[in-house]
Amino acid sequence: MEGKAKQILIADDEPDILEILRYNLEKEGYEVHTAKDGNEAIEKAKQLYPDLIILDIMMPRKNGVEVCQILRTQPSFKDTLIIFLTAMSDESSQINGLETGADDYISKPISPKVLVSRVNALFRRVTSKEAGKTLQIGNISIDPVKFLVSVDRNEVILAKKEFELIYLLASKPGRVFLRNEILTQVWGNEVIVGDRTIDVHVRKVRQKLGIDCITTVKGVGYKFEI
Amino acid sequence: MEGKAKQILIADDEPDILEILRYNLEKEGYEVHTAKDGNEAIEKAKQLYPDLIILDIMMPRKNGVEVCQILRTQPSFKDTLIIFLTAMSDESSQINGLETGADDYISKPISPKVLVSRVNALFRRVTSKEAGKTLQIGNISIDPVKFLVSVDRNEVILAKKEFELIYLLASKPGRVFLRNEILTQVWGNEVIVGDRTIDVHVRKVRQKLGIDCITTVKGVGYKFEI
DNA sequence: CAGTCAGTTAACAATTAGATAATAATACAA
DNA sequence: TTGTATTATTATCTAATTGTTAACTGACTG
Repeated sequence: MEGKAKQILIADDEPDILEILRYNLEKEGYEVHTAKDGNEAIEKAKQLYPDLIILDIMMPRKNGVEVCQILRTQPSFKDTLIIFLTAMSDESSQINGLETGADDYISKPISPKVLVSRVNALFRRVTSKEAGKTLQIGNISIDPVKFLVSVDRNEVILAKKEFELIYLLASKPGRVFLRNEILTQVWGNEVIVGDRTIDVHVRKVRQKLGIDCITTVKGVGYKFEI
Repeated sequence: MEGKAKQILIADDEPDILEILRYNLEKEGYEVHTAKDGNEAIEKAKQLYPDLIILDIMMPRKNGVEVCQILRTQPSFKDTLIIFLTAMSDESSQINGLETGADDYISKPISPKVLVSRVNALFRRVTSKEAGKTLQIGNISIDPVKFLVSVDRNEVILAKKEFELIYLLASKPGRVFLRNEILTQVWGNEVIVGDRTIDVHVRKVRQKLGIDCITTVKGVGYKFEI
């Protein structure tokens, strides 16, 4: 159905909290990873690139706000969701949190229900935003709403499949998409097409765009790369 | 589907049980091998290096616990998943089993549903932690998502087999991989290739990376080491 | 000093993707 | 609906890369 389970990284120094969160989020189908202090959180974040990071404000070895600030300086974490967890429910810390770049804020004591629904809501908000978002990578912009690709402001007209292909690849620049993956994402699960079909489409896109932004990884697949 | 099917080795002296397990696990997409006693289990394990071994406790020619202990003494099987299968559902044997180094424990009579979900859960637990994460060892980083190896920030382009080889070795730095093991992990256990094939690939990787991070252990295998 | 084992190299075989053209499917306008 | 243009797929051939083998070499071991 819809891809893989979302990855959530939780950082808190209290093992009990960690376990409660893990239990409730795994029950919802999320994949949960944990860290027990700020430094570990940063380390694991860089390994996993989770979809959501839940940070306790009060933690040893870098508090939540610091972790958030550090991560946000890196472009890879610009769009990662971050939720703060805190015992302080006063206004000031809340504002502080959001200004630091967090996307939401949950105060302790945590109600599992609240937690889960906030997390779900956040993902809903983003994925609906994400789908149909104009991608901008270097001098290439890909607008799925207008169905338009531009290279250096010059509009290029692509056919449907060509567009879907480049949009998929460009949605995660650098990441290699296996031929199989491309097939199921662009062509659909049931459809069976010949081996050369992908190549031909890749070729057309390359030709039309004029620049080489699709890299072949022999025996594996293709990736978008400027 | 992604990558190769997980290999499961089942050892039980009752052919009926063997067949029930095989049927249900193959339906789930696993590749199933069987053994009918302890010695055969050990033998096949060393041939196949399966991802999971399901051992009946009560077996002729070495029982499950013995097999587990023997395998666990070898570094190659340190991280192999092992599930015990037993008719004794009493606490003591359960604890005993887990202390011997098993990862889970299923008691007879076996419900296919329980079996499958336990097996799936076990794999989820491990692969989610393990799979697809960027390895960072010293100045070398190996990113299987981008299919990219960097040495001191310089990207090195490796062919598929070369990449799989270095990724395997680097997944457990310092640990020696037997030639046999490398063959089954990288080439798959049906494929038969000549003796020099591994060497040639090792050589290419060494050459391309420029630094010497693959150490030869004569008469045994190779290990990743900076 | 023979025997084993891995390193090296080059040749070859096999796999894989690029190119191109032809055909099929689809969309769309008259 | 029919005809035309566009898009999608397939087939075939070719180029390139990747993988494997074989033969030789050198190092180390007992």
